[in-house]
Amino acid sequence: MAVAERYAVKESEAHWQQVWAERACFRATEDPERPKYYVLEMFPYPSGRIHMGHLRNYTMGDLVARYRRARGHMVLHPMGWDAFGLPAENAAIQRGVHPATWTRENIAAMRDQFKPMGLSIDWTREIATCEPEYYRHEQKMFLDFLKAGLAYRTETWVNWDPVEHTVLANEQVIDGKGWRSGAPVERRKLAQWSFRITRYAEDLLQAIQDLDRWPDKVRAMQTNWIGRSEGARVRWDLADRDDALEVFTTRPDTLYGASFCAISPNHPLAAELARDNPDLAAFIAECARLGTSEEAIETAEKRGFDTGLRAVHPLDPSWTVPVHVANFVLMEYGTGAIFGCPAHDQRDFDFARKYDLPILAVVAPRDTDPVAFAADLTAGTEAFVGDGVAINSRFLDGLGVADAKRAVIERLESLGKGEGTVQYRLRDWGVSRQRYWGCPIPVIHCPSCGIVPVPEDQLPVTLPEDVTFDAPGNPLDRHPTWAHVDCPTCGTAARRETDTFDTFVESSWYFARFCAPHSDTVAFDRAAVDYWLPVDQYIGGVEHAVLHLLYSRFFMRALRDCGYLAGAEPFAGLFTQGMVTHETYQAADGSWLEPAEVERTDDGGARRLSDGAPVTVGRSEKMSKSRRNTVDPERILDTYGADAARLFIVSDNPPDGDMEWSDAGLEGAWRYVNRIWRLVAAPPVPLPPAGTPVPVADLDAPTLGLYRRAHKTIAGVTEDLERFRFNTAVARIRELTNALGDLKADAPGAAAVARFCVETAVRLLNPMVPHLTESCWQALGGSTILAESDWPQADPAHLVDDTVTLAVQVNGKLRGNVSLPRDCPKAEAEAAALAVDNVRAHTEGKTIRKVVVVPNRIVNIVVG
RNA sequence: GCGGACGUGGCGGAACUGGUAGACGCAGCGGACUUAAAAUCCGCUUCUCGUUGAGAGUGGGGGUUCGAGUCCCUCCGUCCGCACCA
Repeated sequence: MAVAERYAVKESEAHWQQVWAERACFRATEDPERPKYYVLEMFPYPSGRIHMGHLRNYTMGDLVARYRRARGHMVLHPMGWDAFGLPAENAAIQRGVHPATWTRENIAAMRDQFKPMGLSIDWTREIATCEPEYYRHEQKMFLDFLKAGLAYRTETWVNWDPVEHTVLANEQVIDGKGWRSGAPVERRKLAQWSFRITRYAEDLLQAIQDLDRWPDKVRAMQTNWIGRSEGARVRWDLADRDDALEVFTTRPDTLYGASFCAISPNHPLAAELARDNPDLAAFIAECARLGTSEEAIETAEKRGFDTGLRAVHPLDPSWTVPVHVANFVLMEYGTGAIFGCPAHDQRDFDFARKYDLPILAVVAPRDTDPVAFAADLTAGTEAFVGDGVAINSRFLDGLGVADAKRAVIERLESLGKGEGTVQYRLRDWGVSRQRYWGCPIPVIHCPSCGIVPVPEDQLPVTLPEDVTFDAPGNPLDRHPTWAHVDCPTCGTAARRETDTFDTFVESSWYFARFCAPHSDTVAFDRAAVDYWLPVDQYIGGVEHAVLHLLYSRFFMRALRDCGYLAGAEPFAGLFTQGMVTHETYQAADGSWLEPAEVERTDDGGARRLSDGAPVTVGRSEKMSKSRRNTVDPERILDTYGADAARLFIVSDNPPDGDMEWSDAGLEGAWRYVNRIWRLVAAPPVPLPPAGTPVPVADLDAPTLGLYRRAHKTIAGVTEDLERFRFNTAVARIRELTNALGDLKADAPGAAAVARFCVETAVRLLNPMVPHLTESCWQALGGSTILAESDWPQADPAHLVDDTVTLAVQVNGKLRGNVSLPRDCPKAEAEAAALAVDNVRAHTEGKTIRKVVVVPNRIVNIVVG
């Protein structure tokens, strides 16, 4: 092969990356006259190594960014580092390296690994959340939240990891155990800083409806997480006591079916009663031991302890029910107390069976005999939770469930015994972490003034560098001087808050900071933020569907209400990409082998490269260190170059699904990269100079067909990219280049058409394989570079053909084809269809009952 | 249990609002080029029977329709999220 025909990947990719950098092609600038487009991938944690998930994530984002730039948008596509967090402290403990050093070195290493991908990122906007220039603004926000009542300190039950010596977020507790330590998590009551996310519960919920460019799946998950339920709070006076029990219910219509009340083992009343009742205290202790792991809940039976107290029915003072402490009542939801209506709630039913409590049906399905229904239900094992009409319910009898709810609430309100209310599952966000490597919470605890915010002119509160990790717990707590300060208000000796923020706080506003990352006086330059926000396309893993995305939505609202910015929704469009998976390999002794250690054999098996020992091929799973089925992106980029990797990533399967990484697939992409280059360097037809017009009128039918195919490809690819269908976009371009093989070189205008097709393919492929296509474009004699060029335009006149092929069916079965002028009259199509030989064979001797003609598509002849 | 997504060749996957199922790629088979190999190019590749052709076919069953992968009912199965949420 001639030298000119071989594509020099390394030289090409390095060259174009340098050209783009020199020309500052990807520097984001604001131009109010032009449409903007903000593309953002979820920023990475600087672990020090990029992985395949990064490669996939940033390839997709880059594709979108390059496409939008070509479409004439002012594009913002920045990169930063989610740089606080536990791994840095673990590295400090294990290897004695300071978290700051470890993090900064990792950032440098990962930046070096990202650069060869050829991403169209504005690197001048790079931020790292661990730097004081970044987190100082977060501290100011916190002070403003404090003033606005959006941040507060309270004693809450937390998940405490006894090994890590810190609080864990709910998502860090897996099956009741710490996600890193594996130690059973303890429930502890601690004074914690919390953000009042519940203030926006209704707004966060309602606004989900307008997030029409978010996946339905994520919208559903957020909706469920917020967990709105309408119902009533009902007060049950306690007999022989001065106080009352407040319960929450979604079924106030079943109040006349109540047979007990139950309170959580963590309910204050339970604690009070337990003081004089050792048996109850023992019961409560046992409930706590049972824990909250999934299988514990699954298998635990309903258990209760009768307190001996009686609660007075709110609608009938002569009616009392027993009050139990029950293991299935959660303190965290509602009021921590319920009334039990066994007939219409399965849990209450099970409980009533066990403790022999009455089961009285108060709702019956319409059109059933209430007496018989009630008898069946009482005798059976299942509660009735469906819709119906009230029975055995005095003034409610005959009302439907919805009407009965309204009527009861009205009665309760008039009696002062309760009121209609809305309950949310969502809880406030506890943000305190007993950790060093996080943003310091800027408050001071003063023995005489209490909690005193750090004055704004003293921000930022920076982390001390001289810390030790030789003992468990928070190094800030042990630091000899850092925490000891004078109270800003009264001047007496006081102590800094030593907790730091949950790292989800930094990621809740970084997207806004990217709009003007270097403004040091304010967190957000209003003009820049108003121009760029919201993010038009956010891309990341679905694992953040609830927490990060919900926290960010909360933060935008809180920042808006504190006067920082105007919008409420951070991400107008969201795309959740799937995981990267790979086959797993196990040696005979069960140990896992890396893909690089294994070779596939022709019979479909595999063997170890080192000694030829047989290897068991397991199913494809998410790449993980434990199964050793990871592939190192750095090596891929080094061997095949960025373009082949990028092409494989976007062409293999739909981007929202899991992608199976395979060497064969990558090599297929690599072959295509080289094929495209050959198309330019050694075209099937000598190409005329750039700008040679296509002599459309002179083209014969096949050549015109190819020319039109190129226009259709432009239209199709454009549509596919708009809809995130990268795989079909690539397939269309491959079809075009395949079709080029059928071009007759000596046909009139063939060379000009060939040039048009090659140019089109190159331009359409640019967002996927930017380096290769720049080289191609240059070789084709392009006067610009593609990174600064416009997206091709399809000519609508060439999107339709003059001649169309119609399928001909007889009784719905395909029997032939006919070629006809586009939009020809139905009668003509019918006649042509009936004339097809094979059609005649199937209609001969039969009566034609009906002929269906769908113009330009199909003719169906119905015979009988 | 609740909510969501989904089920198409050996594999990943195409198929616009019902209109020629299997685009494109991977793997496989055959051929060309080559002393040979690699690379490249061309052809075949859902299954069954076969010469043209025919029959079957989108998880199973049923329905609507001239026509169903697509719509409806029902059953089976897979994946994801939440879960004693009152």
